Parts: sequence; C-alpha cells; structure tokens
Amino acid sequence: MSATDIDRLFDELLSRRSLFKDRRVLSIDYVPDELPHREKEIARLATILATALRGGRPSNVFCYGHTGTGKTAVVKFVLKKLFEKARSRNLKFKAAYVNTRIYNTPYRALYKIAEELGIRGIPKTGLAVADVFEKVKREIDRFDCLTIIVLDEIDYLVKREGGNDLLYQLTRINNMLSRSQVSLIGVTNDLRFRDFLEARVLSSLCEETIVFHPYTAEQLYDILKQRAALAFVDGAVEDSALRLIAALAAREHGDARRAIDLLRVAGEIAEREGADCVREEHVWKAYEEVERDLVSAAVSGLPLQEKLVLLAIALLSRSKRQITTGLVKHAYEKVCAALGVAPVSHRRLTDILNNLETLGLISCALVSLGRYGRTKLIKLEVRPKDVISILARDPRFAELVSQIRF
DNA sequence: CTTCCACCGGAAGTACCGGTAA
DNA sequence: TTACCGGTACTTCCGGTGGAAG
Repeated sequence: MSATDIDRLFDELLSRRSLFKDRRVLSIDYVPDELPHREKEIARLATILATALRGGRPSNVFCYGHTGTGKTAVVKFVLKKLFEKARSRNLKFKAAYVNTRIYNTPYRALYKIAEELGIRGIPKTGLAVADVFEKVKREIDRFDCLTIIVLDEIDYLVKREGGNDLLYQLTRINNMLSRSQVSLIGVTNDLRFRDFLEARVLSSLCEETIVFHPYTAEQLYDILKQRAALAFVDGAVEDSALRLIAALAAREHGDARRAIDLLRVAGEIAEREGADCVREEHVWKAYEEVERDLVSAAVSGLPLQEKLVLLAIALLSRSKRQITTGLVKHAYEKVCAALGVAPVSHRRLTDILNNLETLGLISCALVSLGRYGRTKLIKLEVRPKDVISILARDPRFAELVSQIRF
C-alpha cells in the first residue's frame, strides 16, 4: 500500500459519520442514572442503608441472583445516591468496593479494601494477613464514621481457604472498634453460595437478603433501548436489532451485562463495515465474536498443563462422543509425549478438570458404570475448533494440533 | 448379598516465586 | 543478609463410592 493510499484510507475513515455518540455508556462499569425494572430492589437496599443517614449502623446485606441481573449496578447506584444525600446533610461515611473474583484471596481482598478506603502503606504482598487486618482495623477506627464494605462475587473468596476466616473477622469487627462501625454488603452469582459459608458467618452476614430475579426479554429490551439512546446517534440502531439482542440475552438467563456487551460489539462491527446503522446481521456477528472472545480470555490465561488438558479434550471431542476421565488422561499423556513435557499426576488432573469446569469451559457429570467403575463424563462447553485455533496461536502447539488424531 | 472397577477428592507436604521487615 | 509472608503448581498417600456383574 502506497503512502497516498494510506492517506486516502485515513481520510475515508475520518469522513465516516460515527454511529456512537458516547461509547462509555456501554462499558461494564458504567452506572446509569436510571435502572429500569430494579425499582423494588433499589427501594429495599435504600431502606436498609438509610439507617446510615440517621447515624446508625445498617444491617449487613446479602444480594444474590444470576450474572447480569443488576446486583452490582444496584449496589453502586444506591451507594452513589447515599453519598449525595449524606453530603447534603453534612454526614460522613466511607465505602469500599472489592470484587473478590479479582482480589480472590484474603490478603488481596484486604489489600483492595485498604486501597479503596485510602489507607496507605500496605504492600501488595509480603506481610501476614493478621498484621494487615490489624492495621486496616485501626485505620477504620480512626475514620470515626460508618464504613460500608461491598464484597462483590464473594463466592470466589469464600471457596478459597481462609476466605471464611476473613469474612468471620469482618463480621465481628464492630466488637473491636470503638469509634467507627462497619456494614457489609455481600454480592454473589452463586445461588448455592450459602452452602459454602460457615455457620458462624452466615447469620451475621445475611441479616438482610435481597434476591435479584433475571430480566425478561421485554425488560432487557427496555434497558437496551435506554442505553442505545445514550450511546448511539439518533437512528443508528434498528429496533429489530435491539429485539434480537434482548432475545439472545434472555436465553442466557436474562444477563443484562451480556446484552449490553452484545450491543457494543454489534455497534463496533457495524461501524467497521461502514454501515449506516446497526442491523440484525451485525448482532449475529457480534454474538459469534463475543463468544470467541470469552473463550479466548479464559483459555489464554491458563497455565501450561491446563492448556494441555483442554487441548486433549478438544481434540477428543472432534471424534469421540463420550469422553471420560480415563480417556482424557490417555489423550493428555499423548499430547505431553509429543511435546516432551512431563505429565502431571492423576490427582492433579482431577483438580485441573474441576478448574476447567468452574471456568465454564467444560461440564462434568459423575456417573457410575457399575462393574466398569465410576467416572466423570466430560463435555466441552465451547466449540472445539475455537479452543484449538486459540491454542494453536502458541507456536509450541501449532504443529501438534494438525498431527494428533484420536 | 458381596465384589470390585475406575475413578473421586481430602490431607499434608514440597518447591518455588516475589515480596516485606529488621 | 536472614527469616518470614502469601500464593501457585504440584506431589504422595489413602480412604471413599455407586451400582452392574457375579
């Protein structure tokens, strides 16, 4: 391509009218001024937290519901409004928001709490958890005000060792504070989460419970319409496209986050193609792309051995129908041999399989074959060719993928 | 009724890494 | 420097276990 060609390309791209008015509206952490169809939940949480405006300590709250049902948005929204109200009444309180899927160990969660509260001098690693907890506790007491701690995706913390301990300490912290008070808000997608909570934590963490039900397709449509009006220029999205996104997301247990993601990607595709508006065809393309990106994000972050196990499963699912643990082990060892990598123990393999399951890449079902033992039936939950093509980007695997057959 | 397959998964421990405090 | 911290990836050992076959 010559210099003048590039010049012309730039000119052409610049002269195109952008479909977007404000892209940020479609980002994951955007909190809108209105949350349609969540009025009841907002009122409920606001009622509980309003105690703070009267100088009391709100009960600990526990929110649960599927992904993308507005839990995080509602919590952030109500806290924002509470801050505004408090400021107008000259009241002080502090809040920390921690996503424990990212800050997924007791130390890291504590570190993030400290950071959110503006407590400095805590290193990312190297100290004992108990010491850090003491320091955070002391600093919170020095605030001399109510402190609200939001623990989002709290199930990721609880399922880790030491997670219950931290939670227990946090629920008991008020007994150790003299000037400040702490309220906790726990948020989770996992509906069976309570099973993992120890009894000593359960009762105090779940003083109040708010359940978030999935959005229906019509409700998702309303949400999309609201966001589209803010994010796109007038007439840049066809109504049928919004309906399609709503229908697709409703199928995924009413996941609004997924819907908004789909809208954003569909918009980007339409713009890339130079279309004058977002149509159903762009939504379908976006659907594919979002799916692939999800897989790609999950797969590329995996450690080597987990990649190899996943590769073995992907290669197996091209041909065999029923995949058992034994079969996976066999295939995995063949893959290892071909690469000159030492395979891990069987015990480790079961952990890897469980991990791949929690990531949603595979699903497992324990079955008993009587005389013929007891095993797990393993099913790849994503397209084998996606997994293989993503892993084949690694030059170490590229050759192998074309060679091995089962 | 008992056997026994082909696994599961808890417990405890090791090696290593990147970090802190004294 | 040394002792210690949390965290990940992995090991070895071992006590289960559902249900068809015998």
